[in-house]
Amino acid sequence: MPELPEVETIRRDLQRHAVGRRIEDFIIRWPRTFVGTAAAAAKLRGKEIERIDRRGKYLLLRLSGGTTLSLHLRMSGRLRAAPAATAVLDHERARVLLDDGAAIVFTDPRKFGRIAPLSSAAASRLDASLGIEPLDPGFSATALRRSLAGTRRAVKSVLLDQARIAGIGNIYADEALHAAGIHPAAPAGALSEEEIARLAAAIPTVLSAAIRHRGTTFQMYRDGQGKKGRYAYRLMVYGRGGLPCRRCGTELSSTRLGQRTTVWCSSCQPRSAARRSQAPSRPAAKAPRSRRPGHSKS
DNA sequence: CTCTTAACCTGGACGC
DNA sequence: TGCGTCCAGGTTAAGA
Repeated sequence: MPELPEVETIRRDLQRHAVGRRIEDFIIRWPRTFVGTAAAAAKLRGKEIERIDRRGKYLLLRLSGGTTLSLHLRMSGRLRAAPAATAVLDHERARVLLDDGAAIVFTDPRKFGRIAPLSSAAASRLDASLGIEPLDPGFSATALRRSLAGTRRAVKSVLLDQARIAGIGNIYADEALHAAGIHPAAPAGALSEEEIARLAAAIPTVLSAAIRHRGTTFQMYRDGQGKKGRYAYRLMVYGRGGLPCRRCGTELSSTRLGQRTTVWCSSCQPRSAARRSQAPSRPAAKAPRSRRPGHSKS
């Protein structure tokens, strides 16, 4: 459920409570949540949380001694700060006790979320497996073009591909494409320079606005304080299939694209109008599939 | 390479 | 109220 803006909101919330604190104990309530042995979990004790980073949808606790504790919330995970004495919460899967009497509690009804201790080498591999960060200074139309190049897959599916661009999920993929006026099924590698430029502008704009509103709460998501995000009120398309477009009034279309519900405005996001000027350039019988830099899988 | 399906899981919404 | 069905913000493995 949580995408980049939600994870970033949680990161900022936890940062205040946890950075500089030492881990007194790490309690696992649901074994599969923790990727590693009990001994590996025990080794977390005594380590200091030096920094909390985010990479895509991963939260990365940088611990003293070079270990990184990675947390991924998947669909229903929540992280929140609470007094260590707080009774076990519903669906609680893990809890980190800090040396100041506070705790970070991980709850996750669907049990998809994962917490894993990573060596610095493993952390590097994780980093390398993810695509560009849409809110980093290095993000640009040029960088986005590189990320979308070399594939005819639907642009929305490519936006969801964490190895190409990190942090975007189903909500913000639809929102960004609407903001950019691009049809979700448009082949990613065939977007015009103008479309790329619009998308490169729309993505950070949408994500930043969502962060300002502390994320989108549809059902499950809560921030690091246990509160709902307010961006749901500002969504233009996600969850609004059949309702009028907030920009032009046209009834929003909804379909399944790559197994994901996809909502768009047929008027603001025309299927092909914006691509007419591109040279037809037939599918190149056997174009050498040169791998784009930055997508290395490991 | 790309697409599809199934898994992993539970809870909420909705129809009857 | 209760039951069945479908859906969900994510990711990965396997098969066509």
